[in-house]
Order: sequence, then C-alpha cells, then structure tokens
Amino acid sequence: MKNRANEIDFREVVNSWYLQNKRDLPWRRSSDPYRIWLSEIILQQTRIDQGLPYYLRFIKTFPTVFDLAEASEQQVLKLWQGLGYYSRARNLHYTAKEVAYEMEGIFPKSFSELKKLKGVGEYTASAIASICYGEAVAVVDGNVYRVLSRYFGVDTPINATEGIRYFKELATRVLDLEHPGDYNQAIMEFGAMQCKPQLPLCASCGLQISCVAFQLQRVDKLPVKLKKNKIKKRYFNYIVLLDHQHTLLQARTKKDIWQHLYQFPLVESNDNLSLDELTKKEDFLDLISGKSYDIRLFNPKVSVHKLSHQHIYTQFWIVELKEPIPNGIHRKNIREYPVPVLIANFVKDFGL
DNA sequence: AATGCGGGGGA
DNA sequence: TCCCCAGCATT
Repeated sequence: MKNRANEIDFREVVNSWYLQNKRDLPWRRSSDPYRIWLSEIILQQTRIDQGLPYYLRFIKTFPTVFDLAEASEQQVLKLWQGLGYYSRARNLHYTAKEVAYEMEGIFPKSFSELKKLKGVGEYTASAIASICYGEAVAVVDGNVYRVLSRYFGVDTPINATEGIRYFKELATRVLDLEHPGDYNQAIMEFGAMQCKPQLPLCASCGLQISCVAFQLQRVDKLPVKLKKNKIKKRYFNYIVLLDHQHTLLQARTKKDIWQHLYQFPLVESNDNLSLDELTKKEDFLDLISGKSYDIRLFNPKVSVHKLSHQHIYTQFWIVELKEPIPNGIHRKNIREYPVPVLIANFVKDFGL
C-alpha cells in the first residue's frame, strides 16, 4: 500500500497541530456524556460560533439530563429558537426523557446503543462513543470529508452512497486507535480552522508536501459534492389579530417547516395577495367569522425570509377587532412562545 | 436513493 | 449569489 506512510504521517501531523491550535471550548472541559451529547446535537449543521451561546444557555438552564427531561417541549423549543432545524430540539427533549426515565439518567456506553437514541445518527454516536468512552469509531462530518478528500485526492462525491461508504472506510483507516476521541476532534478542528472550505491555509500547513490536492492544485475543487438545491417560493399572509390587549397565535402542527412553533393565523397563497384578494379567501373569512374589523398591511414592501430550500414572501396584515378575540393570548405573554425568526423579527419591528 | 429540514456567515 | 456549517429522519 503506497499510502501507508502517508496515513501515519497524516495522523501525526493532525494530532500535533491540534495540540498547538485547539480552541478552549466549554464541552472540551468535560467528558460528561450529557454535555457531549448536548453539544453534538446543537452543532449538527451549525457553526461553533452560532451554537456556542445556545450551549451555554442550555447548560445553565438544564444542568443535568433530568432538568431537561422535566422541562416542557415548549420551553425547550423556546430556548432553541433561532437555531433552526427544530426537530433537533424535539428529539433532544424526547431523548432526555428516555435517558432520564427509562435509563436512570445513564447514557448508553457504546456506539451501537447510542445510535438507537432519537436524533443520534452515525456521526453523533461516533463522537460521543469516542470522546466519552474511548471507543475506536471514526467521525465523518463535513470537516472530515473536506480534509480527507483533499489530502488523499479523492473526487468521489461525498453525498452519494459510494462516497459516504468510501470516506467512512478511509476515516476508519486513518483513525488514531490509541486516542480516538482527541483525534476525532483534532481532524474536525483542523478542517474548521486550517483546511477551511474557502481560502484554506495551505501556505502554513504541515501536510502540504504530501497533500494530493495541493500538489495537483485541486484544493479548490475538493470535496466534490452533487448539488440539487431547488428553491421553492411560498407566499405567506399572516393575520395579526388585535383587540384591546390580545392577539392570536397558533401552533404549526402539519408536516412542514417549523413544526411545533407558533405563528399568527396564516393564509398561504400561490402569489402575493392584494387586500381584496385576501379578504375573499375562505381561511380569512373563517377567522373573522362575520366580526367587524379594520385592516391594514404592515409591510407594503413584501419581506423575503430565506431558508436554504425555500424563499418565503411574507405580508403581515394588521386586523383590529372591536370585540374580544376568542382564545386570544395576552400580548405581553407572546415572548413565552417559540416562534420562527420571521415572526420574532415582526414582533420586534411592530413593537408588539 | 432522494428529499426535507433553518438560519447565519463568508467570499 | 452561492456555498457551507461538528447531520438526521423519513420516504
């Protein structure tokens, strides 16, 4: 195997780079599986800079898995608000209850048992097993794909079945069996700080000589990723009902974005609506149900909320009712409800 | 095997 | 604009 020397070299360089350059992150001061698990769930598809304040708030609010288990889902979602991918928060809460009440608060101690937990996949189970228990399982996240594909010059797409299998094998082959937890963090940190997606620091890289991508000037071409990215346009009309002190929020229950978060009553349409068009919609009429009202458009300039796969064109309609809103919530309690960033921004701008 | 799921940051 | 981020569940 011509690569054997390269593999050993790779491992040594990454490990020593990590010793010199690792950041002092709060979850690195612990090997408590609760903290490691929490940090890993928060960091899924999320930059450390974005996730760090959430981690600190979660640990402060829920110091143990029992504290998290005893919270309501709404409370957990509220603390998660703004971080995105809200199924992570729901699964986090579900698993906390599972561990607290079915496992006496003790997390599973092996990769295969950890992977059975809801919200814990291949990556997260490997991370927890290696970091907390020293099990020799390799993590493969976005950083690892990038570092390995560049260093070994692999152009197999990382998001197709063959690539996923290939990189898992490669990662396992170069894993440091003596210190899998530290090594796993080392290769990820190396990917995040040195072998970055854009403008990687090749000039100061200890792997430069043996890095296939660098030698072939292919660094900016790797890793290869098949792209789909179809963006769907959607048109939301939020009906902001107001009486003297109340408004109306509704939970999103359908299988769609923002499941279990709250919003104002929504009229979704195939295009932007005029006032006339809106007030003829059945959903709108049902909501008003014959009451008298004043209506105005809060944002004549339609605001666009961009998700990775949807652009949501939103109009907020302010509807003032003379009579009390049935099932209305007190306006000053609105901050207790978990809401999408889109709604939180409106509440702030409107001054609700 | 493919798709849906957030929001923010960097170039 | 586009891409990426310490991925996972569902179909």
